[in-house]
Amino acid sequence: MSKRPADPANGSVPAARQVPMRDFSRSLPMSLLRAREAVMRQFRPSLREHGLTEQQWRILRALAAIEAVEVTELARTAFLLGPSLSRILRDLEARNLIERKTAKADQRRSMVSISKEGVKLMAAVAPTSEAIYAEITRRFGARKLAELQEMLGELEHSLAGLRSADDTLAEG
Amino acid sequence: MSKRPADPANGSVPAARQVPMRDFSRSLPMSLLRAREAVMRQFRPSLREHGLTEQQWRILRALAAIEAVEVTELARTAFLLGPSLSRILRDLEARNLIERKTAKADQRRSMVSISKEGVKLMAAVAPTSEAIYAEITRRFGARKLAELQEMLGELEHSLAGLRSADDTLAEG
DNA sequence: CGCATTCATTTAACATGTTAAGTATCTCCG
DNA sequence: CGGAGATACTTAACATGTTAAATGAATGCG
Repeated sequence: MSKRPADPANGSVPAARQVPMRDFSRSLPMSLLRAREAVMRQFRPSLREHGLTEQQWRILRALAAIEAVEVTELARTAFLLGPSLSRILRDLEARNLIERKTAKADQRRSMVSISKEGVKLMAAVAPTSEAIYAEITRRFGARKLAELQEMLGELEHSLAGLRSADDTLAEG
Repeated sequence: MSKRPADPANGSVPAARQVPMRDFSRSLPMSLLRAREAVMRQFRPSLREHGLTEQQWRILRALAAIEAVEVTELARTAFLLGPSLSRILRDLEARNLIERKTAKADQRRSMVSISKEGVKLMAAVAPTSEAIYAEITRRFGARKLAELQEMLGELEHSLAGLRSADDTLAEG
C-alpha cells in the first residue's frame, strides 16, 4: 500500500491530457512486467552465483531435455530471438557448456547440444532453482498458480492471430 | 496451434538428467514472458511508427498524468532501473519531448515533466494505443482480464517480502 | 565547522532485445 | 546445370536490462 508512490490518478492532474487513458500502472503490460520481475528477482541471485544469466539458463534447460536441436528450434523453445541466441551460443560454446556441429544433410543448419560440463552445471543449479520455485508455489498457492498459468496461456492464445496493420503489409 | 514447436516433453529424452525438472516451457517465468510478449507485439508497430520504444512510451504516459516528478520516483512509476531511465531521459530531452530542471531545495534532484511537444505526440499515439487495448480486452474478455490482473497483483504481493539468501547479506 | 556518511543521479561495462542487413547454403525451375 | 529465390544463421547497430562504480550534493554528528 504505502509502497506505491502518490497515486497519479488522484490529486491535481494538469491539463496535459484530453483523452482519459487508463492509469498506466494498471495496464496489462505493466502488470505482466511487474509480476514477472517479482518472480525473476527470486532466481537471479542464485543463477548469478553460477555465472549464468536468465537467458543462458533457459537455453541450458531447453537443451537438457533433448539430444540436439537446430538453432531455429532452440530459439522457439527458449523464446529468444535469433540474434540474441546467436550471441549467447557463441559465449556458451566458448565456456564449453554446449557443443555445436553442422548438420550433415544441410550445411546451413547447426545442431546444438549440451556438453558434459553443461550437464554438471545444471545439476549444481537445479536444486536451488527448484527450491525457489517451490517456495513461490507455496506462497502463491499451487492451485492459484495453475489457474494463473491457464489464464496466461489463454491470453497468449487469444492474441495469436491478432496482427496490427503493419504486420499485414509485411506478409507478402 | 501449429505454431508451437514439437513439444520437447514428448519423444526421446536422453539420459542427460537425473532430477526431473518441470518442463521449462511451462514454468511461470516463461508463461509470463510469453504472455507479455503476445501483448506487446500488438503495440510495438504503432509505437514504432511514432518513433517511440515501449519504455519511452511508458515514461511519457507516466509524465502525462503529473506535473513533475523526480527521476527516482519516475523510475518507480515507469518500472525502469535508474541507468535505463537516465539514458532514456537524455534522449527524450534531446528530442524535446520532456523538460528537466534541478530542484531548488535539493540540487541533487532533477524534476522531470512532459513538454508541449510530448503532449502532442501522446495525443497522436493514444487513440491507436487505446484501440489496440480495447481489441485485446474484447478478445480475452473484460472480466477475465480483470481477474488476470488481480492474480498478477496477488502474485507480486505474495513475493514482495521474499528475498534470497544473497539479498539478506547485502542488507547491512 | 569539518568530515564521514548517505542520497540522487549518472556513467561504465557487459548482456540481451529488436530490427535490418549480410553470408552461406540449399531448392527448384527453366 | 545454373541462377533466382528461399532458408538458416550470423553480424551490425541501436536501445534497454543489470550490476557496479563514480560524481556531486545534502546530512548528521562530533
